[in-house]
Amino acid sequence: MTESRAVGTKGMPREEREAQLVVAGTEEFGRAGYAGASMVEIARRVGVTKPLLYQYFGSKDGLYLACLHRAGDRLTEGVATTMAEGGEPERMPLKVLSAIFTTFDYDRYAWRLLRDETVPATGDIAAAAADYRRRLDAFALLGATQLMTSRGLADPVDIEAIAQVWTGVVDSLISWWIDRPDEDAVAMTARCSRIMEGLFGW
Amino acid sequence: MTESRAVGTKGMPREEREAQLVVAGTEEFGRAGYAGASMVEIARRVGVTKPLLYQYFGSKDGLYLACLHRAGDRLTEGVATTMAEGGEPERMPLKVLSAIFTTFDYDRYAWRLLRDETVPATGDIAAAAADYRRRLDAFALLGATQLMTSRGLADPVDIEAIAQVWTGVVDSLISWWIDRPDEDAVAMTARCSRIMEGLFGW
DNA sequence: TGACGGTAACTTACCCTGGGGTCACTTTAC
DNA sequence: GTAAAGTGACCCCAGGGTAAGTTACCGTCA
Repeated sequence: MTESRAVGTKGMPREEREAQLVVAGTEEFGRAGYAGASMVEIARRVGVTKPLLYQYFGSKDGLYLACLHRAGDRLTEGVATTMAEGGEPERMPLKVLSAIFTTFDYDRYAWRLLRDETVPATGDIAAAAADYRRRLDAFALLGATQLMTSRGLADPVDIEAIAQVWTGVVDSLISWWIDRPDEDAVAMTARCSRIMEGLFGW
Repeated sequence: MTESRAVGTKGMPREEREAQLVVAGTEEFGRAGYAGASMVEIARRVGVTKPLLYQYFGSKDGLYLACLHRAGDRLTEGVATTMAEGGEPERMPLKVLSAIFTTFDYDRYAWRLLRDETVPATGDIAAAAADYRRRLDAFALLGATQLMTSRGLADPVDIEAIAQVWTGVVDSLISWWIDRPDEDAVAMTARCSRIMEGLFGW
């Protein structure tokens, strides 16, 4: 009989349930930060209880790491591909933005996991997040260097600052985007293109 | 006698101690976020214990509000003054940055309190922070409107996006600055000026 | 000027809730 | 019948918050 009993299996394979939990975890961690997110809330979103979450991911850190790796791998991969294509320095920012928007159109909170400052300062999470950030910063640094060099500027500290500001720009664009679910990746890219053209002539 | 006993008054007037605690609180809240910050740690920084903190500020929210108001009032005041002076749209960003850097040269974490996403979603803190953000956003919106208008662009949604990106830029500049305590407000302003000139010709 | 009382500045030791984490158990699919 | 999917009920501790007590400063009065 299919009476809705609370206890017992619901017939969903582990792999699928895990994917659901990673999606829910990404949203919750992205929204509230590692410190502010609650495991029971993440389980509740999926219609499941905490022990199952722990059975599958071991710990809060385990779940966070799963979310982080999914987001980080997709992101670094997308950016690496775009950067490898090359092009004029002034066109790279828009191309990278387009790649990010496309990659995370249905997963907008993912970006925030890499930049969450509420994770414990030491441990696996901090190390993994720092590693992803390091890789992305390297791309940002490369892009900033190409851009500055093309204008005859070369102060390395300025370039560092620009690279960091760039990640902040991506950050705020994504925050803005999160609040406007109707705007898809294509529209978002077009908007950025229009703005860069208008403000900088890029 | 002045033997160092643990218990009993240390002779510091309430006003002075409160100021110390607000400074320590601002740093700790700014660093770890509302959710991640610990009251006992804030008290410990000042060489005092938790109950005193509670006697003076009532609750974690009370302390946070005190820190937030100090930061928010100084910030909105400084920006309002700068914006009131007026000038070419392209020069305003640098002028505002200069005001912010000068105001917070010895208090670099303060800015983050206004943008902390780990505060409870409802209640006094959320309301106060939202109010400060609203006021700052209004200035950003005004500046963005002037800038876009001077270039013949007027899409209001684009302008909103630019305003939000602007706050993100300030955010990341301050984060970068926090990691470089040797760079003072003047040097920071000069750096931003150089970069804007180089990248955008502003 | 010294004793003294009142109050402000502090602490120790405690309570209590929320949330991470676990154990033993139940049910359904195959 | 067995293994996988899933739960209720529990432990434990960090951290917010409090009660009650201790000490030093300071004004006042003889």
